[in-house]
Amino acid sequence: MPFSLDTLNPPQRDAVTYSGDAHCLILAGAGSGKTRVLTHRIAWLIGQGVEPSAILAITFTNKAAAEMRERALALVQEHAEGLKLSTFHAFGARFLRHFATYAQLEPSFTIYGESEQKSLIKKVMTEMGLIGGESSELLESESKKSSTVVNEYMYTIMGWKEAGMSVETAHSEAKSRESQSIANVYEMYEKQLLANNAVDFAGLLLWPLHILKYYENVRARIQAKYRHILVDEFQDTNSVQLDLLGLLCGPSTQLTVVGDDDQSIYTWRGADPTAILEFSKRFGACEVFKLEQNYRSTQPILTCAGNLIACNEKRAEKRLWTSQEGGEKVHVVSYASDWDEAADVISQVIARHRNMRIPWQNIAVLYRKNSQSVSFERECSHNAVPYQVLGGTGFYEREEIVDLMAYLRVMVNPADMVAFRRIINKPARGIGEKTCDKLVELVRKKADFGKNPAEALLGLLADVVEGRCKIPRAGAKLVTGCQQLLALFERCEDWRNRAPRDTLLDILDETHFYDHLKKVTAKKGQEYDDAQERIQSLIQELDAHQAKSPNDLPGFLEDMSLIRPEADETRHAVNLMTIHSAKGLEFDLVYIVGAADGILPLERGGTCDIEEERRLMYVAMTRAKYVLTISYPEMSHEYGRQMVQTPSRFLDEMVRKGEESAIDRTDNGSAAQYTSPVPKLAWSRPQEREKPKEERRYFEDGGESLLSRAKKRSQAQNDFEADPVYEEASIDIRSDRDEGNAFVSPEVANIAGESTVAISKNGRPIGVGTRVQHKVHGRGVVVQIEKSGNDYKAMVAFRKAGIRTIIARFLEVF
DNA sequence: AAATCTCATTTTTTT
DNA sequence: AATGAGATTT
Repeated sequence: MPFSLDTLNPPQRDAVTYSGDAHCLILAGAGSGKTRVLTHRIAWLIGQGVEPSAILAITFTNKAAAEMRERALALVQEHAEGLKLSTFHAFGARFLRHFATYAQLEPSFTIYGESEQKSLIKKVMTEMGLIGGESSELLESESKKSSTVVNEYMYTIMGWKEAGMSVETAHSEAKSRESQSIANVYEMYEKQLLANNAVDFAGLLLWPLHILKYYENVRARIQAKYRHILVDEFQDTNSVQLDLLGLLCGPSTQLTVVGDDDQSIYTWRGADPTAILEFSKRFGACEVFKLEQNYRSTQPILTCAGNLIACNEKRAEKRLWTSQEGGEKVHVVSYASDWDEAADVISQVIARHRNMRIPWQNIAVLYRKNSQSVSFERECSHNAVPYQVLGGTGFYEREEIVDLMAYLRVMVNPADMVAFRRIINKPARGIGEKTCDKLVELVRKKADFGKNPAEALLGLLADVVEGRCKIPRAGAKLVTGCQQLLALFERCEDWRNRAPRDTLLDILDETHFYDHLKKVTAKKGQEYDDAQERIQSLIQELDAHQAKSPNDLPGFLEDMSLIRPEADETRHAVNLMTIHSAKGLEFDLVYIVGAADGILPLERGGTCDIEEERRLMYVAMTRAKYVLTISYPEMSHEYGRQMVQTPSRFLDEMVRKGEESAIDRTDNGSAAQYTSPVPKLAWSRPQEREKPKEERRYFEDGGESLLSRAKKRSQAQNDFEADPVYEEASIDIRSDRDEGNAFVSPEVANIAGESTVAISKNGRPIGVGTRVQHKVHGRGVVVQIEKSGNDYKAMVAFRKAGIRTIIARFLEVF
């Protein structure tokens, strides 16, 4: 056996080596080593002679899949050929590419995300006369905005699909006039999806389910293929996924599922926290293994988290324990406002990073909703703290990126009229809504006539160019526009055999995209350079994919729709994310912010699933290894309005009555006198860090202290193993400690407070530690700033060019 | 069809 | 506060 079972505790070992005929159900508390158990079980199975290709492991996120692959690979070395590891959705996509014809799809189908779904549903509703026209009863009677109605319809339909409801069932169960109308839209929407050769997220699960259900040959093949299916985060599997799992399992397939009902945070997506407890009802006999020893968090953190989750009624009773003793108390801090909260949390982050040498990437700020991130982002950038925001609206929702992706999608899937509508008039080709409808209608006609989608599209464009079709008010502009598109498609015809980046470059060139971009950004008052840079990043993404899988544009598009940018722990940056996206991760330091009633637990429209919110809080708390800080503002800004907040009820629940020993409260609220920006911490001052006793007590971590690990890490950084930019930044920040100041260097403090600020080319403040970009020298970090006449001179350490002095307004902040 | 202006809304969480 | 959809004008 190439790996050892000695590193496992007895229950873990039992679960890993279970060899009976029943299924294997592992109830694994937070931090109890479930990933370790899963990877070891995979390795163990392979060691027992199971073919890797007969193993399918399903995780909740792509990142978890990647991590699992890496760790399993380390255990089994080269014996992993053919091992399948993916999310439900990625599995569905791959399955569907393979069996596309069973769903009347081409293997080149497009995956629609939320925005594409929305525009398709909107289109359908317009065509059905539900919105847009004068006779739209919906709007008249209810006096609603059409966008609101579209949203309502969309969310209902998605909800139905997520619950596995077919069009037929939707029709038969529709009672009210409205749900009948929605069912009609649902039916049309499904037809349109097929016509576009597209599948939405729900479809990635529903189609495979359908195929497995009705085609026995496929089912037999698949069931024979997978002898072992392992499912991670089982508590978050929804009913469609359970059905799918049921069909993937043949009579001789063994299931291994791992989960924790206390960490179920996706009931809003159809998951049922009790499903894991009723596993055997559905899948038959199972052997149950319980992992209750926590290896992650200190005692106070576990105590508080345990007290909190014990308030839930619907749960299997269990208690996590740890052999670790001691540990810093859980901090509970109040602030006068959310802005104060952000400022102080970030200054604490800086202090901890400096004094405890905690690497940035081991620190996380967790919040309930994405909109809470802004104040923390601002504080980070003002204080030169490297950070990354996970989730939220990001890169792939930027207009120019979506547009370019739409071009690529039309190449791959010419039937995708949602993408076609997006690109047809970008850049402006004199084609408006009406003309566009007409064009799409004509393409469809050709397609119905038996032409393949590519022929239909190109044929139509040719018809327009040669005046062979009648389009009302067709002007010369339209003809030139279609000519241009035609030329582009011909030029890119060979996309299958080329690097996707070259296809993209052709698109950029042929459409004069940068000219268009210049106009658009100028109109909207956005930075043209930023947009340009984002396109460069897209090209980099294409190159990265090319290295993994050459000339695979469809694969790239699939990855882009399925994979969200996830936490990159190799980046030396503080992590800002929602609690949901923190699932499965761990950090040395965790700050849970905005712990006010109404935000966490979140309440909307007077409703609130308190047990789910409590589980969410539990998940957040158990992410922390060493220090957990929970804070709330007494007032917060929402939609520009100020809202008075009250502390979260969870703060009381996590402390047993008469027992306050696990927490440490600090009041920085409006009533409190402002004393010190940082609550008294044992090691907040450098001198005090010299007490070895205290240090050891808090840093003990399986023989290797956090401190020594941190030292090693910063050693590694000095060797330029990682991004040198961050390294330079942190060296610099450390150096100003000698100036006797607490946490913020004078220059940076100046930026935060005063109006005399060095301003970059893109209008952002520059301080010591700011990461900047220069046209000639590339990226670097500001190490010093001084005034020179009306300008500021910045000394910048560039990655390649070394230290140079540059006038601040020629630098860009990135 | 394109440009400009006004006003209303906003997601809670993710594949 | 910021963004986007609708109405209005050119």
